[in-house]
Amino acid sequence: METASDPFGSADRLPSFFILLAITQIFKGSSVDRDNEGETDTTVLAHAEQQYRHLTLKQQRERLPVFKLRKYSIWRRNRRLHCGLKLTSLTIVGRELLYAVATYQTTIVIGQTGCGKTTQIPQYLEEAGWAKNGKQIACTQPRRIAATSVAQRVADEKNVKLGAEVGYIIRFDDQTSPKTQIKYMTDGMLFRETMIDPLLTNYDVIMIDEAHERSLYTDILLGVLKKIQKKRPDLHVIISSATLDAESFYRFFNHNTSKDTTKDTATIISLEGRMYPVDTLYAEEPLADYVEGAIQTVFDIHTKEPHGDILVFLTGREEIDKVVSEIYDRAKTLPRSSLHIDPLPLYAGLTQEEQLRVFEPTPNDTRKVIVSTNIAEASVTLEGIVYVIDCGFVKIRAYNPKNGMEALLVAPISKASALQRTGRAGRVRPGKSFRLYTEETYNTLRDTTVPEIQRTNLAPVILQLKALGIDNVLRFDFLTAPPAAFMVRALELLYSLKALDDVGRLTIPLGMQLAEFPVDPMLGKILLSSGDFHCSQEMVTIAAMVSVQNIFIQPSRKMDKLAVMDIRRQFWVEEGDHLSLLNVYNGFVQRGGKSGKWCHDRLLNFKALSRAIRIRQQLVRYLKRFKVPLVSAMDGTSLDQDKQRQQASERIRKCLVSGYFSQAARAEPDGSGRFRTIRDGVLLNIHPDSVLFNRDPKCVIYHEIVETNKAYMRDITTIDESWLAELAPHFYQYNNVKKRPPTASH
DNA sequence: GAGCACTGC
Repeated sequence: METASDPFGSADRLPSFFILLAITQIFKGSSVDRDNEGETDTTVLAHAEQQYRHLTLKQQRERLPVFKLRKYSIWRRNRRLHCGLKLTSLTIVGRELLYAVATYQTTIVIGQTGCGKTTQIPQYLEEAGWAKNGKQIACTQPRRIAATSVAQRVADEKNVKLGAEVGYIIRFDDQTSPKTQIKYMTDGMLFRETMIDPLLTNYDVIMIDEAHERSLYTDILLGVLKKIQKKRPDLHVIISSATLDAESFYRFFNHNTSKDTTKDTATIISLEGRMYPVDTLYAEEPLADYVEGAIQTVFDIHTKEPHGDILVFLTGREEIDKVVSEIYDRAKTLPRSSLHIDPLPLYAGLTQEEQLRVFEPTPNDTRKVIVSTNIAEASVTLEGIVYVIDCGFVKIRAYNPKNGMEALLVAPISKASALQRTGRAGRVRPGKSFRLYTEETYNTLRDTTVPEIQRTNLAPVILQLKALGIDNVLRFDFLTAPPAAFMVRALELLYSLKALDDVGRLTIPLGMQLAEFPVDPMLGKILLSSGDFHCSQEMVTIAAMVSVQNIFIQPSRKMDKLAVMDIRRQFWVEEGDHLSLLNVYNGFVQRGGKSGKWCHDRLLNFKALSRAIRIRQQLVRYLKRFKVPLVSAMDGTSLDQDKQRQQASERIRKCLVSGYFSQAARAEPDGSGRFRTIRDGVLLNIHPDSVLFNRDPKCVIYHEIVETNKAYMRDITTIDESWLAELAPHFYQYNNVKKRPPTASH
């Protein structure tokens, strides 16, 4: 709890986040702490909120907690932070942000969502004289939407045109110019820049925002930046983080090994968050069924609590659809006089129109209930939420290096996640958070979520690090190193793709080209050999299509299943999903005229297909640069139509085998419809969404695995098993003899 | 007879 007085305390500073246990029907608790009872008067608060909205941008800016930091040169902190981590020894005394950035190579800024660090810190730096003489201030974000929207906001605040002094750059959208001083960008984009300019000489300050999320590219950038700092003492790094992770960032970036803290190269600064208090309530006993628990809690709140929208966190589409329709049905039994209830689903697989519904204002007599996946935890910010219901679970990707499979598993959330979810109730006024698990269970949760780098296929990362000249990836300075087994598996795969040589060095040009290519190495390999297979036009389309998610729209429950199948079937090809995707794309571009209506009628996602077009264009540019001839499998033969199609199909499928050879599976002889991977003998099933579901192919290659109840192959194509020996003899024929992975270093 | 959380180049 925050108890220390600070020099910035003022009337508009809101009480910090605190936890209250209270009693309701299924929830137990005891009141532990509460400052500021009067704040709960909702009418007063609504009024205050109204006033805040009418402030000018400048006034709003000056009210942000981070602004006050600027006016005081002395800032002393020596207290427990609200998450219980004691930072006394690390807390700097008497330094302000600008001084810290100028003095230390790395400054770690702790600040809650809404404290203004993302929008304000780059502006202060620029105003203080950074980003002069053609240098820039970079600020990275894990998501594109954040990079673009924050840049727009800052341009507005500075009253400049977006793309002039303030800009952003994300894939396919560069809004910067030679004038740009403050540049917001995705973390992946900055990492890409290190391949062109390894010392990132364009920048004098780099701020890694939302570092606590530990996205894959944020983690890699941290290691790379630490390396760059050794060669560029003039480069200043700011890491913005939540409280829990601050100490690990500090240890990572502080190169001072002596006890003399004046020699520290890193420091921590913490900022106040602008957050209303949220009462947290736990389930009294473990729930047998959190889906049912969520529904009941929604109606408990609806009948007993004052007005305010509800946000429910569940793990996936199936649960969400169920809860939404149950709420809808049961709402009919509410008395006529009561508040209406409007349940809305929210997950990434929805079309944009469906997603936008959650932002529509509700009438005064209606309570909105948004039932969401984790997308609402950090990616989407919802206004007006007063109640949060948290099931305590999340679907998370896990990588199994034994068989190279990425699985999607339902796992308990971390304490940091629980806090973040709870915080979603305190953005507009004091709220309540209902945790559908006991306090004892909460205490067993891990502090933070496992970083992405420790649960992902590392092949692309290793390739890119090697392209940066970091040959010895096993000894790369990771903030948290991925397990060695993940590294070994990735090195093995890269070796089999011939991206690495016998001693683990990047091959030229193949390995280097694969590192540059913005696709998975296996797919990159396919594209680079597609000229030889005489099908590069088709393959670049297929690559673009498998790179885009949610091409197919899930029909609503009301739609007739047979009708859905009829719509889907018009694109189907018996050879499998890759060729079917090619059909969808060609249909969209040629017959569909790239229109939204055409997509809608065929249950296709217009936005996804439009993105596929852009990705295809980008991949074509790479192929031209790599001197891969752009040819169509249908070109230049005088065969009749049928034979020509047959030949094209074979060319494309063989080309797929040239990269996906390690992901081949053979049908079990028992007629069960199950498969075993040829290399590891892992049992697999055909995904029900696949064209090949119930078609009994003998041998297939697949793009990826999703493991839910069973392990399913997705994006599957039939092949002739003899092609494996023909196209990947090094992997299959000699596999048992020559099974050594390359050494990691030279 | 059964189903993908989220994000990035």
